[in-house]
Amino acid sequence: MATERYNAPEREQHWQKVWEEKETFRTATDTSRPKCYVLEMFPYPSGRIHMGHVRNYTMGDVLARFKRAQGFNVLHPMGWDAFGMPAENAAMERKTHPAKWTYENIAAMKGQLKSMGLSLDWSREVATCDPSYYVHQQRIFLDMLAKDLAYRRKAKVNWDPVDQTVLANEQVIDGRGWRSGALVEQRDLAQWAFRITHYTQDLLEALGTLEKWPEKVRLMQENWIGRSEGLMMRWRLAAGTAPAGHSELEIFTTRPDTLFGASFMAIAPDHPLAKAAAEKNAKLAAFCEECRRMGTSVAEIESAEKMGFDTGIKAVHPFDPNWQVPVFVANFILMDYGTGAIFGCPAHDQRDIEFAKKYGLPIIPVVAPKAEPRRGEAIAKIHEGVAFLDDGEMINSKFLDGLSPTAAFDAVATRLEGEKLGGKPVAERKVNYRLRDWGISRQRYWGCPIPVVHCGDCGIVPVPREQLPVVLPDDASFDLPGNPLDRHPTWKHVDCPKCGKAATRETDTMDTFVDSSWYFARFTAPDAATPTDRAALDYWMPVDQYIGGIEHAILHLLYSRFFYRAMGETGHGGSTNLREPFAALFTQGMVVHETYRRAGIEPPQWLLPTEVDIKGEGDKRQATELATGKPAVIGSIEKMSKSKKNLVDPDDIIANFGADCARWFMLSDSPPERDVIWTEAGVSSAGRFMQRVWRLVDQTTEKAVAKDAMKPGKFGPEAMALRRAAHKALDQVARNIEALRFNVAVAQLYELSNALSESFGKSGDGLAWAQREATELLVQMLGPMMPHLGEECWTRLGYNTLLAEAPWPKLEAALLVDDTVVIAVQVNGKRRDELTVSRTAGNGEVEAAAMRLDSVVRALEGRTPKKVIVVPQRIVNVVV
RNA sequence: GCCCCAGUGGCGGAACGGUAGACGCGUCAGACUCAAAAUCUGAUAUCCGCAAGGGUGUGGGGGUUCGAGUCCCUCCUGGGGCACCA
Repeated sequence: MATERYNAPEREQHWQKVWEEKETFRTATDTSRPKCYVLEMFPYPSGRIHMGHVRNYTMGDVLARFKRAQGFNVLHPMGWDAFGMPAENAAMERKTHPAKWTYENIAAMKGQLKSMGLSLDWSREVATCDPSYYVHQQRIFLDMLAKDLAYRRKAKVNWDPVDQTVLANEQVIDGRGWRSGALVEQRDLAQWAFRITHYTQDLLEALGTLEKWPEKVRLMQENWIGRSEGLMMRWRLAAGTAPAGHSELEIFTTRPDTLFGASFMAIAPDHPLAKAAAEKNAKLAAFCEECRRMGTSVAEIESAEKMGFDTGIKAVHPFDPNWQVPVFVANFILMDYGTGAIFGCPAHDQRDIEFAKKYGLPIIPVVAPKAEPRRGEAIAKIHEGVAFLDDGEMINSKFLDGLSPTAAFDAVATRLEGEKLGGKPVAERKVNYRLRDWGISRQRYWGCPIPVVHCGDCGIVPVPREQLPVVLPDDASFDLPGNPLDRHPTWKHVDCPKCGKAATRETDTMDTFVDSSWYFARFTAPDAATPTDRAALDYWMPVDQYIGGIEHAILHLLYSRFFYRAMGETGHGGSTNLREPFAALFTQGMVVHETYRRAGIEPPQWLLPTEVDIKGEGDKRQATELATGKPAVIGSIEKMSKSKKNLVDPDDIIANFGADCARWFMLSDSPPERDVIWTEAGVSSAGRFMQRVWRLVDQTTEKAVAKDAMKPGKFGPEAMALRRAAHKALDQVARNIEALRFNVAVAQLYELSNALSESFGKSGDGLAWAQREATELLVQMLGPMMPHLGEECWTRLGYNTLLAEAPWPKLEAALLVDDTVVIAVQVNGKRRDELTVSRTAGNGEVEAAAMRLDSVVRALEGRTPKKVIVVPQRIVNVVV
């Protein structure tokens, strides 16, 4: 019988319809069964899915289908992270309403996701921009406000003075607004924040319990929280040098041991002392103003050239009243960290040493290695401008000399704790954290409204619960920059819920990270009248496997960890004291692709891969913009992103090769945690494999035994070899799916396919039965990865059930053990030969056999072995 | 600038501290074909050699070990994050 080619696009639609009609993937809360909650980070509805989504959702789907086959009640939901800037930008650019744009995008992307054949329970779909979702977020917000977990404070924003609007960091390019080109300023604005610092210590300590999180993510979060032990220390300001009302300067330091190496003080440009000094010093004021133009991002501030301005103020050294150090305003000191002021010890801090060199400040080594010549070398290096950061012994430090830095730290702390300045101790020990509270105010339209009212008499008044949700007005205008809510003619004008007088609504909306900080909890009971349903949380939480991009390693994941704690504290958690929402985390690598842009235009105008034509190979590749025929620039390979437009539309592949093909390619080559470069070759290889499986199934129906044939009593060597290969694959595939090592699982399936192909050219006792067994196992193992092909093969193999509902096959563990093993034979660690021995052979027996080998005798060159190391079933190493 | 990660054939990558290069791609040779596609078979790290065999090899340098791609130190290169992109 000649096989027709498997028509993937056509059959995939068929099977998707079958799953939908039978509601195969609908999940109910069923406490009688073990649960498994598999979640992938939900997408931003940009309009089209890209290969990154395909990769992410395929991984989750494989796991969901595998766990379902293993008997778990699997929750695998999907939704939309639907608020955010792009919708508002689209509104400005294309005169379409953000809601319309977003919902159209959702419809389009939902269609695309459905065409991927994901085993999702679509009945649980949520969109964060839907009032039915954000009403609950507003409820949680009010509960957090009542518990003082939400509060208002001043915080800095990027201010575009021309457009009169707040800019996101990504909208600031080289210090200028992306539309207006105006120099951006820092501005202080009253803004809402969540008190994430309330949980600092807990968020830090609980990282230790997250055993199924990647070590690197835990490390990144640990560093982000940034616990440091140090000294809060007050320095007296020399009389007559400081502005009126400023008699001391409070600093935080982690290196009080280096106090005798202090050569300057540095304060942030917006430190109160700097502001006071700037009032009477125009040049200083100008310098501070310049610093404010650096934008608000730490990356910009810290990578800018180190600059300072001597205020003329002097600080008095706590151990020597005659020793005064100058106070500088410096552009690299952040007001948000510690007290916004430091003392600089150039010899033992690289940043300080560069600063000192630039401004001709003294550099005094106070820590050095104990012994020469290393001590001399270290001191010489310091004078060359390389700070000494290692441990050692105190020098040039009076009563600290000879102590270790740790002991010196204690000595300084103890002494200064006992001394007084203005009636209070000069210093106290303090644990400081880098983590700051989470500013959630956004001066934008397309976000969840913050449900409070500002009343002239009553102050901040929460919107009464029965009036929720506070809904975004439909008739906002997007033709101008700035916040459409703020300039809306009527929306913000309301009566105070408390006193009834005219008042105004809060026009800030919430950071979209808030939306994504609890959607996983909402999925467990998406129709509940309250934000969460306790019983559903108790059963489903925590998420058993969370999968998403490494770019979310810090913010989204930390915010979610915080939010789940806050939900517990405000009565929206489960009945257990579960604080961590994600039991296991997997961070997939990104899908990367080249970037293309128009030649000779700044700022860059990016082009989609489909907008360019590429000719040539290797170094001679050249791109042309299709629409204009002009040459385009081929840029670096970067993560696929909307902003760089280096996206590939998976629709083409799904339409031409099938979703299974795209899925298989995404799983095959690259390890899932590593970046994968999208290529066409990989796709065609996957397509070939699909056809190959199809032919193997066909051969099985022709040559192997029929379904449910009696198992033979005797298997010849050919049949045994195939059975071994099949069960070894079954063992390995299960292990590797469980560990999310899909590329290795895929390789096992290739190997099994090779073994099966070869077997069709052979004959032997029981082989026809083994072939059927191997084919069925192959199809069942493929099922989670290529589900449509799996169903089609399953039917062809004679089953009238759904593979998606079939249990995972049982392993015959006895088939995993071979009678003989091949072990390597080394002489002095160098492989010389190999040896096939019985699996149960004793060490002495193996050693003797190894010594008899020609290759070993030759390599020994007559020398007598000193020692022979035998690792059973592994290796023999002869040492001479 | 700070924090984190990665580096293995022509390419993507395998490899409990124990035979480096599984598996896939590509390439070459062959079979089938009027021809092509598809499919099948074989070869394929590199250097010396007709071969047998041997040397060298996991970004560079050093170390621990009987044995290092794997552990330690150090350097180089590439990537991610840095609090208003999501």
